[in-house]
Amino acid sequence: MRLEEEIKQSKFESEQQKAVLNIMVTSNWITSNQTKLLKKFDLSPPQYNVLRILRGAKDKPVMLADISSRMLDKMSNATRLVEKLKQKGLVNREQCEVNRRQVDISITEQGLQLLLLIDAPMKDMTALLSHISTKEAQVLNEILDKWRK
Amino acid sequence: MRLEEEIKQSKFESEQQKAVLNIMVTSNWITSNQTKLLKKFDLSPPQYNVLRILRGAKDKPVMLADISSRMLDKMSNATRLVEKLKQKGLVNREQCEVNRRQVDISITEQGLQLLLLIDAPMKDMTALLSHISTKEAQVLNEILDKWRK
DNA sequence: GTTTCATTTTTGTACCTACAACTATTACAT
DNA sequence: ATGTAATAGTTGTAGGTACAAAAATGAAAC
Repeated sequence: MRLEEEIKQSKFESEQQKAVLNIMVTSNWITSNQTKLLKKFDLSPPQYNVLRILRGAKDKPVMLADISSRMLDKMSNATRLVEKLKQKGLVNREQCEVNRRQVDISITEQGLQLLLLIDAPMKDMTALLSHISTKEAQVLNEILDKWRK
Repeated sequence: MRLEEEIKQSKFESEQQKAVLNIMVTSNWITSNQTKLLKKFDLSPPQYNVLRILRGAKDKPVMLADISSRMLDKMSNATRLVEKLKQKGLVNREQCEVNRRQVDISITEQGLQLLLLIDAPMKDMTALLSHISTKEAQVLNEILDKWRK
């Protein structure tokens, strides 16, 4: 849907200002689709994000600060997110013995199994959402990287 | 910053998948900058959004459902947002006499004054954030509109 | 060894969001 | 006029987010 219809605003001060709104509308749109899919597995998008980070670490335990820094939303509260995941049996958390300030998090077998279930539908959805060509996606990525300086 | 550094992930399955993440990271980045600016005026981004919608309506009172449909995030809870703004004296709300199901919202003089204070710094920030040319912004907008089909 | 500072995590508060259930009002069919 | 459906808004619950203050631990200086 065109941006003008989406937020019922007909004129913008500049193409740049319009692009700012367009980015935010598109991001919300992607998130809401992902949220719907993940809800079937009783996960929120940040919870799913944490699980994927842990899977990516391949057995190496990861401390909370690392999780935060890899998340899309840097400022989110890793402590409470991980607590939710632990209650579902999807992650382990234990104090690091060499540095007892750290808390080491790792994904459980059950967590890995859940991710496996989600992989295919999530891939399908991303493909479905990306009605743009590889070339267009490249252009988009270049402009966005430049944008954030 | 390049996306790879931003979320410390080195490879992506496709340019499209990378674009999905890029959109979300860029959106979070814009929002966090706006949040910082608005905080000086004791407003949250959705609250600011509501005030601008009301100013755009030019005296015509707006019902809650209209506010929701014009917001970036459609599903947000207009009732409670408007309540916060009312407590600050920035909006009026009264039951519509012809259709008592409706609640008509309008911006107060105090609300208009506050928006005037914010206009200049917000415009400056948007300009500062948009390190991209008008042409690039146009390309971005075209791809994003196409993306959301 | 004690003080001081930095690191890592936890906790409290206030706000926002999604969704579903609920109330009140209006419109419509008969 | 009555029952039914549609519209508009409110409220409860469970999650997420931002920020600041605090606690625990470790490192460094002296």
